[in-house]
Amino acid sequence: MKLPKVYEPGLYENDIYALWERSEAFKPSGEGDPYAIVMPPPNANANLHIGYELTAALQDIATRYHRLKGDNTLLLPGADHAGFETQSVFEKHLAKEGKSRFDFSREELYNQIWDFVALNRGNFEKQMRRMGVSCDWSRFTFTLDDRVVKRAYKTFKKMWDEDLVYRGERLVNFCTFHGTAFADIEVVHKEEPGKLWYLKYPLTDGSGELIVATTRPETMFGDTAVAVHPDDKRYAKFIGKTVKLPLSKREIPVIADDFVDPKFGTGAVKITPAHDQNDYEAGKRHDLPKITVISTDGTMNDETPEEYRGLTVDAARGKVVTELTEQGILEKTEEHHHSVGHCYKCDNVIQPLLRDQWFIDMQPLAAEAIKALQANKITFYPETKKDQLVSYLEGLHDWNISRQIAWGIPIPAFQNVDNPDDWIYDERVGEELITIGDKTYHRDPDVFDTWFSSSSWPYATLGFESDNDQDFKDFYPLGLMETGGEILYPWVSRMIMLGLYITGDIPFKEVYIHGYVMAEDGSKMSKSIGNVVDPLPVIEQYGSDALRMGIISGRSPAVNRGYDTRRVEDARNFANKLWNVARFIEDRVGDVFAGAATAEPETTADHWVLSKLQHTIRLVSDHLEEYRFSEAYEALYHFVWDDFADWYIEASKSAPNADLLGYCLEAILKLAHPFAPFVTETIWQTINDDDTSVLATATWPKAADFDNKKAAGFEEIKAIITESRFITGVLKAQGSTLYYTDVPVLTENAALISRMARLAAVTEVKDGTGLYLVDTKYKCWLDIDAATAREYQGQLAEKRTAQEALIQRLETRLSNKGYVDNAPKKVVEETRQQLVEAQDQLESIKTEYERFGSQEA
RNA sequence: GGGUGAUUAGCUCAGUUGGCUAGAGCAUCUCGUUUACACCGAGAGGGUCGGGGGUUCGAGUCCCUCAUCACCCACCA
Repeated sequence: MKLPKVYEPGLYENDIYALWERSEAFKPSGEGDPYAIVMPPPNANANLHIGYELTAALQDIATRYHRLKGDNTLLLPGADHAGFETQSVFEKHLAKEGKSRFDFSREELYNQIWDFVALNRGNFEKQMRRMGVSCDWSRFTFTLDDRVVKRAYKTFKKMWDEDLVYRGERLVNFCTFHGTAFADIEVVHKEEPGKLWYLKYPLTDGSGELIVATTRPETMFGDTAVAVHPDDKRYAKFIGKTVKLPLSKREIPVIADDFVDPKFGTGAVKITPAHDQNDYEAGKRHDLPKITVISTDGTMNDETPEEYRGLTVDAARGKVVTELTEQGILEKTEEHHHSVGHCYKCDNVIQPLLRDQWFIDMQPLAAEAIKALQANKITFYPETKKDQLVSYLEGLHDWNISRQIAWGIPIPAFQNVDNPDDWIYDERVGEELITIGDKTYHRDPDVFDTWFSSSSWPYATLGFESDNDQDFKDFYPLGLMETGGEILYPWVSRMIMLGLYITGDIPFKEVYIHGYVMAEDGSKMSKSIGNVVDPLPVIEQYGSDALRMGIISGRSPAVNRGYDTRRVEDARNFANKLWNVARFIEDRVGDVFAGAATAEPETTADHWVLSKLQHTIRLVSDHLEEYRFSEAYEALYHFVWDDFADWYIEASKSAPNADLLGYCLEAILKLAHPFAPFVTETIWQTINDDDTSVLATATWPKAADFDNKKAAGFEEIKAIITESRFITGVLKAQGSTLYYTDVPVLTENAALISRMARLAAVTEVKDGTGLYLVDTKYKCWLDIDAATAREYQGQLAEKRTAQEALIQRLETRLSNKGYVDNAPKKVVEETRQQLVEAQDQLESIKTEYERFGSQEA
């Protein structure tokens, strides 16, 4: 097959992916150890962004490497219903049509979103194919698939039976725009300028007043106490008395609680148990009533005076301040920076509101997870993430899993219509009312937090406790969980906790946390700024392999870095290099040879290239075993480009070893396949007439035998060529002749040296004349006349100075008794050896320098 | 308020447990169309490793301190 000069990925990529699917290359088939990755499922409803390319690339490189190694390898794909995310997208869609979620029942909304997702779905599957992800599509799992839902119910039931899940009225983080509660971890805290208002609360008995400081005066309608520190002498006499709450007629007690910081504000704080977490806790301790004054839509409710009802929180605040000012109750106002919780989606201020919700008692789960982590049962890349996770788990609060949205898995719980405290577990969530005996129960209208069901992802996808649990037996615990740092807490931690709780084993053995792909200038990518990079046009322009290699190159785990077009270009060039290496070799060897080529080194260069290949195989393997993707890529890149293309191919033009060229090409294609799956497979198909042979399921290369001494001999030849190139370059003396004394290896490689150094001839002599080479241990001269060579003296002088400095350093080191006595013997020996070599070389340089010096005289 | 990470060439970053003259890619400069590739080849220049102190025979690497930046966590009214 005649290959075109330039690799054009667009001509081959789709066919290659189809070939892989046709040949079922991505089904687990290895006989080695199991190695499975379950992909963090992308949102079924969204297009994949450039960050997903990084995830996909890292997982796919690991997967393809293990598959080639012969492991029983599985990359399992999926998609996320992304409950709240998707519903808010759908609500925007409704808003465009002038509708809102309130126009529909929960069932109607659910069905509409289902259709909406079905319509927009499928895009990401195409995109993942374009990215070359080698996942087994037959195992594709959607987070609303029956087995996932069933799994969530089983987990909930187990927790229900074991009293890990409870229903209770708690202060929850509520978004009044979206009308749902969130878990603590979903709230975004922002440091903001605000105000601290000082309000006078008069004592009921007229004995004076207390001044309280608050950032939220509008909640004063819900105040049920004023608290001071028990040791605060200023207020000791007030404790036990009552104050009259301004703007309402209620009297509230003054209590003592040591959570109060006497140094903050006035040291007296109003207590609003229904709208502040601290106050809620204090209220519990002192058995205070909880008065809710803000409703779920974010307006003041009927507990407030008539003129406030229906006002938004902000408006109410303004009105309260105005009124208090008029009544002389506002003592003063201060600027005050504080942290305020926001909805991560709409940025509205989160209101702490009292709600009945389902909570999971996290203590026992976290304790087990901490134990497993501290026993190092899971390896983290980078390892600092482990400690971060442990300290997160140590401070974990109970988890609110109720969400007031339609798009999700309904909670299988029903409430007795006659007895609000009577809740039962039942999976008949399709029905709103059920009857058991003479009791009627009403379904909980809420759905699970998406993270609750996806915490079971590692074993739910493998069919744990289902009719077909072979995958679970084969692949659990998973090999690797590869994901971004933003879901270390909300997802990775919970998978570990629930994995241990449900299966008794860790869900995965390794966790790799990648950094984010930032915009080219290093800032965050965001749709509103418009600096988002779409992966597909990049793939169109440069090829899928180029984007893959470009995006992983130079990246370390958990380090954010900007997207860099130059790296992608460079990777595109590398793909083209592979292509042209193949073109050259196919030209020499013929089309069909895969598997037939054997490694029988003949020339010095042959031995050398095999030594380099062996080294590279080991390097790439070692790096990939430890997930050093960028380093592995770099090792491959340098071998292919610098060693193989620039030296070996050039050398082979003088003495081609067709078999060995073919052998090396095969090895290179295999080594490069995880990084550049498309171009390597495309080439592979051109060197195989057997169309059942697929590179994706080939075997990782093994090193061939070679002679170390001969391999080292080629390093001398390289040195001679490099120095000759340098000298002839500086002196513009191309076409010189190289003389050398009796050295067989130079005789063998004379043609090669002549060609690569662009010399007229390489001739053996008894005694040479001209410019003596100093970088090789062999005796070689370039036949450059004295006058021209004198120009080279400057270069020699620099070289001599550098060499003398080096020798100075080495001698100082060796004359240091501390060094010789303390450093490892091996290191000292190396230094001695180095000194000897440096001195020899200095002698050569000196002799050469002085020779031209004397000729000059 | 706590915690973590970062600071190395013009740019983006490597540098594994302290040990050869600190590396890579891109960018820059010079030369070159030699029959795989100009998405190419040959060569060159460029860093007192953020500042200061310490440990050590030896520090980019370990310790202390200062500075700057980034991120995460946290219920200061």
